[in-house]
Amino acid sequence: MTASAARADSRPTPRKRAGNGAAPRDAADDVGLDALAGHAGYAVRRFQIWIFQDFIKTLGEVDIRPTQYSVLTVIGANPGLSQMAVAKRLGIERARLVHLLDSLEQRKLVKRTKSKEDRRSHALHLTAPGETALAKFKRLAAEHERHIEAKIGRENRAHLLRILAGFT
Amino acid sequence: MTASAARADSRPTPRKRAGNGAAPRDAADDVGLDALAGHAGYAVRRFQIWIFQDFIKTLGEVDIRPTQYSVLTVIGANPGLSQMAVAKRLGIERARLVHLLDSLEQRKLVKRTKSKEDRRSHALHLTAPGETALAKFKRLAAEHERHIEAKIGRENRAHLLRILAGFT
DNA sequence: TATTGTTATACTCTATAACTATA
DNA sequence: TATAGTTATAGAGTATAACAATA
Repeated sequence: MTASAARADSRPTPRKRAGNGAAPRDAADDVGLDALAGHAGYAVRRFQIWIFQDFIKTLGEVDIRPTQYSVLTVIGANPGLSQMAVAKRLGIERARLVHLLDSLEQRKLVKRTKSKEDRRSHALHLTAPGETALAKFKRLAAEHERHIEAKIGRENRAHLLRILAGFT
Repeated sequence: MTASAARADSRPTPRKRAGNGAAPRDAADDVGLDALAGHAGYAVRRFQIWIFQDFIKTLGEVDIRPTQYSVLTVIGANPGLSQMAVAKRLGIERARLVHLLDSLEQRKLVKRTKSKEDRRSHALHLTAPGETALAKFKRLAAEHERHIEAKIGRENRAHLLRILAGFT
């Protein structure tokens, strides 16, 4: 792909039967992406969908989804964090985090304790079973990460992490 | 970041006041990501969210969202395509594409015409105003792409496209 | 029987607004 | 007044299932 593929180009790239007002073209035809092929956002979105699907499948046996994993990991690494702090760090709406924590608390992985310093806020901690479970989740997540390496290559994955380090 | 950061590591990395059962830690503290920092999926997700927000903002004046743009671009480049073919090519559920096309058809950007070859399917085409509008959308999308270059660097963006070419 | 487009339902996620209890 | 947590609602987006028309 050339750099010019990323440019806006008002010329479409019609293919077979282009302009035939009545004939449908089915999936057996090769369907061109035109300008879309030059958009980083399109590739990133498709990649992200693939990653989430693999993560959900790989951690399916423990029923943990990407956002739940991120919340547990951050609480595990920063015991006593408030809900606002977790929400801000991970870019989750605080209203949504309430429901995420309700679910994790019902599963006895996390506990909310009233803060004595600021009685508006909750200090978040993993339970003992939560610590054990998170260790297993991390092993499965590492397995998922190896799937990514298998898909795009070890070097490319490492380079990707460097390129996107500013977004974490 | 070292390669080992991507490994599952059952040891959390507690920081200030770790283990203090009652003290909340607020956003002013530095909140560590632990294993999350080594997960490509986390960085890709945060990046993808940034990209979508910039795209929606940059194309806000024309009220076009990423999925709508992708549908218009593919129809423009492949006139006469069926709904199933568009859905498969872009990874959109066919049930969802129905609503997307309803909206684009109401805005007179796209038209559905009955196919004579297979009367179950619709052949999709841009209208004349749709062609004109898409040209403008592509100019704005190219501007959005320059925002990405400004954010991660020209070379990194190009490399990213090469790494993820298989997902388009 | 299978496929295309459609309708409908449910669940997830995002974005707000408003309420309460605290500060 | 402002903030933390909560509740509620609305709009996207995703995942299914079922149906009519057509193949």
